[in-house]
Amino acid sequence: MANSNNNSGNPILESDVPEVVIQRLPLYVRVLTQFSSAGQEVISSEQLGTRLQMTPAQIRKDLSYFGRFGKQGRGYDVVVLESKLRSILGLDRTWNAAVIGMGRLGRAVVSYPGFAPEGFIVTAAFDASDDIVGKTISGFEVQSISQLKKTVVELDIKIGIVAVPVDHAQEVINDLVEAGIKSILNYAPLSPLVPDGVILRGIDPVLSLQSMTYYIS
Amino acid sequence: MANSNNNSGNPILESDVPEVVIQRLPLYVRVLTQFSSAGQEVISSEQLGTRLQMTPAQIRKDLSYFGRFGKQGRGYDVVVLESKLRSILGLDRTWNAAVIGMGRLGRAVVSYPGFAPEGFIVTAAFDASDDIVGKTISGFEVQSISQLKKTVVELDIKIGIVAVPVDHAQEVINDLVEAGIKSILNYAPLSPLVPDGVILRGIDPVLSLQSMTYYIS
DNA sequence: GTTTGTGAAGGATTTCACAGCA
DNA sequence: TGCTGTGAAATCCTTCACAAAC
Repeated sequence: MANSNNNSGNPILESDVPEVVIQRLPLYVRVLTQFSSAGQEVISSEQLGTRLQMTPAQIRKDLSYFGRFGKQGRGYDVVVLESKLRSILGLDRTWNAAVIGMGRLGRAVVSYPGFAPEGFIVTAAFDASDDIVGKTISGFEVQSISQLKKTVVELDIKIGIVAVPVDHAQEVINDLVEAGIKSILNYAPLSPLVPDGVILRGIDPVLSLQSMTYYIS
Repeated sequence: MANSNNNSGNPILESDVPEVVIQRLPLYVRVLTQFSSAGQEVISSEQLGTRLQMTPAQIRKDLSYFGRFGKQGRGYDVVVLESKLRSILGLDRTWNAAVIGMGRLGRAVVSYPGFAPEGFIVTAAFDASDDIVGKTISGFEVQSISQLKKTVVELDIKIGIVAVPVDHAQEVINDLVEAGIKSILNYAPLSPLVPDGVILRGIDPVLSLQSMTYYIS
């Protein structure tokens, strides 16, 4: 079973494209954007490989799962390839997200300026505590978790971002699943159980550090 | 980026233990801690597998790279196994870390309460801006990046945490490498180039989201 | 009876190497 | 000539299945 860098094992879903390949696609998009804004029009798998410290063959093979985007003897058109990859990943539209947990971390997440430019729009904020529900934080009126299902439907929310303390995280994730959410980004330091068909990614700096120390001890 | 999370690709290092295995070890440590504080004394690979949604065989194989920690017919002693794994990972000591970049993100990182209990001690804070250097933030007197090498040696800093804007990140990472740092946790949204022998992990929630949307589009 | 540890088998992913095209 | 796209080979990782241990 697959495990992202950080953590978060997660279930196999549809399609015959390996999960690892899907996870590399956003990297390609990112460097293509860089090259594009540096004015470069064409790029080879060799150049991409150098930039990402991976083999050109792997890049070509990855891309070949989705089509034939290059021209022999020349390489890939930077703008075209970026646009194709964005479309494959579903990044040619915006996605609404709800943040659950309005403590220190949740506040940082709702005010993080990196999501919106990439098309991820935080649309609602939730918390369990009566002290916070109803207050306005970073422009969001904080809602009770009991409102989750209703709001998810009304605002067409597709992504749940979990920023609650670890001892409530599994419960909140259950609520998200119950509300019909299929994609969850989890900041709490645990490996939650999710049913098949729900995609879970974890953000856990401690886990990353804990595997690095193996190599330096 | 492999990560990590979602992400963070990174170079092959010493040892014959697969990198993926090393990355799972912290997960085992984490659930063992949970079971231990729930009072459970013995655990089977079956139970661990259920908890982490992976096969018992994989857990046994992973552990077998490092020794024979279980007892047939019984399972693993929770406390003993946790302690062995911590020792293997180098988690039976503390590690000093420097945070570079004292903007919004860097401030959140230095005041994040999740590092110290796991033995990761933020010991110094750096920034490039003259407006901030010399000021005290969260108890740290912010130092100039020109002080990096000196401070890394003086305070025995082994880990660099990069929280600078993306357009300075590669430069700062070069400085860290130059200062002798071998482990870098990168919060900036790019895939930096690092020489062999330097371990890099990336924390990038956007990258995680961008690979999730593939499955929901 | 239960569960580990592990060779061997099976599957998945990466790399090779080259035909084919611009 | 230069570089892609891709079967085939090589490598890496996971799962199987069972002997050994408790």
